[in-house]
Amino acid sequence: MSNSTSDVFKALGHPARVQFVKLLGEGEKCVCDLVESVDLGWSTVSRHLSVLKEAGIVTDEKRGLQVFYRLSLPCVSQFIACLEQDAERVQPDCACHSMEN
Amino acid sequence: MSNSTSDVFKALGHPARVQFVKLLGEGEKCVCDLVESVDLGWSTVSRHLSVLKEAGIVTDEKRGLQVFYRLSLPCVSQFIACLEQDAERVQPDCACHSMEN
DNA sequence: CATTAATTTCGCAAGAATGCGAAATAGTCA
DNA sequence: TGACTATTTCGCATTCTTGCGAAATTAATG
Repeated sequence: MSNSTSDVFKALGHPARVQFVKLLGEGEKCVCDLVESVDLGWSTVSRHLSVLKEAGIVTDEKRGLQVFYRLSLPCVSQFIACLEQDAERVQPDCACHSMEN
Repeated sequence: MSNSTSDVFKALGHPARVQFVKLLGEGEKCVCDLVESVDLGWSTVSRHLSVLKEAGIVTDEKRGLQVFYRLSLPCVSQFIACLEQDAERVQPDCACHSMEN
């Protein structure tokens, strides 16, 4: 489990991986759910998930035939929400602008 | 200025760029300050800065001979602080764990 | 135990990112 | 204007990332 700050960012630096983290923000999902949410093959999705796991962003648990993933770094969801609000148009009530000095 | 969420993460996915953002969290810096903080050549630093600018994380302003960079996405600093606290050992008083469901 | 289902690992080809030094730009100052 | 300083842009070689399909792995089930 590498854990430098930039490794966390690097792990999130791909649209599919951000998508997975967003879905996992709603709660645990099996790999099959995540595969469905994105236009990529199973092997590719699996590799993306291992990148997220390596970075300490998610954990996995096997139950029966399926593997379930869940978020292990909840502040990521908050930050993504903030970035998306920022992208839509800078809003002064977004928490992330309140510390503007 | 590309602006998808994963582009912001990708832009932060390099140790030097995280370092720059951390310094810029203290306030505006000229390129010379940033070059000093890292073991890379000027041309390389300049390219890293343009990646951050492209992603909308920093802005630059030329004054005289020097170019000054500053953070334009303040929530990044908060998030980095949270990741670093997390890395040192998970602390229940870190804001980013308070939303653990 | 053989089969099937869900997922991961492997090896490869194509494309992207990194770092460098040299050259180009742009401001300043004599 | 000519020299000088701060910074960016270019071209190149090297390394990393991505996506794929085939093969391997693991659990459940007949």
